[in-house]
Amino acid sequence: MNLPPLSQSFVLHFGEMGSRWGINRTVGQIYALLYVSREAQTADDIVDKLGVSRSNVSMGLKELQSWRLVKLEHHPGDRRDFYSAPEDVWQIFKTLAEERQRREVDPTLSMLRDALLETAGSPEDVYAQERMRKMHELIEQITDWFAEVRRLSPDTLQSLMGLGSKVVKLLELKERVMGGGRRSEPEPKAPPEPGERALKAVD
Amino acid sequence: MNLPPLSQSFVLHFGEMGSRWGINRTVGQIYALLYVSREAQTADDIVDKLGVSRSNVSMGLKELQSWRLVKLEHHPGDRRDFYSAPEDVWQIFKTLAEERQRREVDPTLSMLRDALLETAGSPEDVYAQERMRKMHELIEQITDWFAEVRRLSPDTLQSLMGLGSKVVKLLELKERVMGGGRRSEPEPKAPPEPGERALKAVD
DNA sequence: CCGTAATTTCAGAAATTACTGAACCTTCGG
DNA sequence: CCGAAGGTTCAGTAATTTCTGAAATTACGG
Repeated sequence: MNLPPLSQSFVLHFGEMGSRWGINRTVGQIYALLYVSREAQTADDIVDKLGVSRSNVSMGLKELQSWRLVKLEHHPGDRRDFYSAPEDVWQIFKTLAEERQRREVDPTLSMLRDALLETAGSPEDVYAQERMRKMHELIEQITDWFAEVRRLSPDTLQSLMGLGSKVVKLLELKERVMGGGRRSEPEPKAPPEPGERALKAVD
Repeated sequence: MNLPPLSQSFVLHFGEMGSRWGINRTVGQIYALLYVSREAQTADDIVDKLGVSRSNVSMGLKELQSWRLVKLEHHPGDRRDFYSAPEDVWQIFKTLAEERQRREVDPTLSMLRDALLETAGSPEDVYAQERMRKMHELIEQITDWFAEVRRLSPDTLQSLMGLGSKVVKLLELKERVMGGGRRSEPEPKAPPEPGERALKAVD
C-alpha cells in the first residue's frame, strides 16, 4: 500500500469495516481512497496505491457504481476512466440510505406483504402472521418517514437535527397552537388518516 | 426444516437476508424463529425446527445475546434455557440501532478523531484530513440526533413520524412564533451553542 | 482494418467464514 | 460420589467469498 499515513489509516479502517457491513475489503478501501482523494483516480492509480490486482479494482469499481457511490468522469484527450467520490457528505448519506433500503428493506417488505395475504393454516402460523403484521407496520412507518425526510434540503434537515429532542417541545407547541387536537393522553391506537397506511398488495 | 409454511418463508427469508447484513444464515434463522414463536424455545426445539446442529444453535444464540436481541428465561422445575425475542418491535428497533452504532459507527468515529488530532505531513493528507473532518461532522450530528430521538417514548416517536415531512411546517411555525430567530436565509454555518459540538479527544 | 491501450470477464487458487461432531464442562438429583 | 441432562468449546471440514492472472472484449487513433 502506497499512501500517506493519515490516508492509509482511513483506507485500512474502511477495509476492515467493510466486512462488518456487506461489502468486501477491497471495495471498502477503494471507496475510502476515492473519498480522501482530491483528484479523480484511474483504475491503475488505485492498483498502485492499494496494491491489489487490476481485475479486483475493476470489480470493486463496478460494485461501487451499482451503489451509486462513485462518479465516472473523462478527461479530454485521455481514454482512461477517472473515478471520484461525490463531495457532499449529506448526498452520500442519502444515496447510501436509499440503496440499503432497496437492497435490504424492500425485499423484506415484499416478503411480509406476500405472507400477510396468505391464509394461515395452523395456530402457529396465525401467531406468526400477527408478528409479521407488527413488523410490517414498523418497517413501513419508518421507511415512509425516512423517504419524506430524505426529500428535505440538507439545510432544513440540519436545523431539524439541531433541535434534537427539542422537537418534542415543538410537538407540544403544535398541540397548543392548533388547539382542538387530542390531549396528551392519546387513544390506544392513533386513528389512521383515511386512505393512508392501507396494505398495498403490489410489489 | 420443520415449520408451518408462513413461518418457514419468514425464517428462510431472514436466513438469506442475514448475509447481506453482517450475520450468518443460522443466526438470522434462529432470530426469525424466535420472533414468530409464541412460546420461548429451547435450544433443542430450535435444532428440531431448523435442522441445524446443536453446536451451531448454541453459537447462534450466543451471538444473538451479544446483540441483546433475545431474552433468556427459566421455567421452574426445568433446567433448560428458554429463549424468546422481545415483543415490542420499537424496542427491537432501538436495540438494533444501538448495537449497530456501537459496532459500526463508534469505531469509525474514534478512528476519525484520532486522525484529526494528527498533523498532516503532505498536501494529500491535508486534503484527506479535511474530508475526514467533514465525515466526522456528519456522523456525529446524525448519531447525536439519533441518540436523542431514541430516548423518546414510542408514542411520541410515532406521532413525530406520523407528521412526516410536515415537520418542516412546524419548523416554520416555530420561526414565526418564537420570532427574533434567524431568517430563512441561514448563516453559512449555524453557530454552535457554547460547549456543545466540541471535539472530544477521548475514545 | 491494424495495433495498442484500457477495461472486463472468468476459471481457478487463496482466504475466510460457517458448520459439525465429538470431547468437555457444569449442574443437579439421588 | 455417580450418572444423566444440558450447555459450551473446539479442531477439522465444508461452503462461500474474495482475489488473481490470463484471456477476451471494447474503443480508438492512425
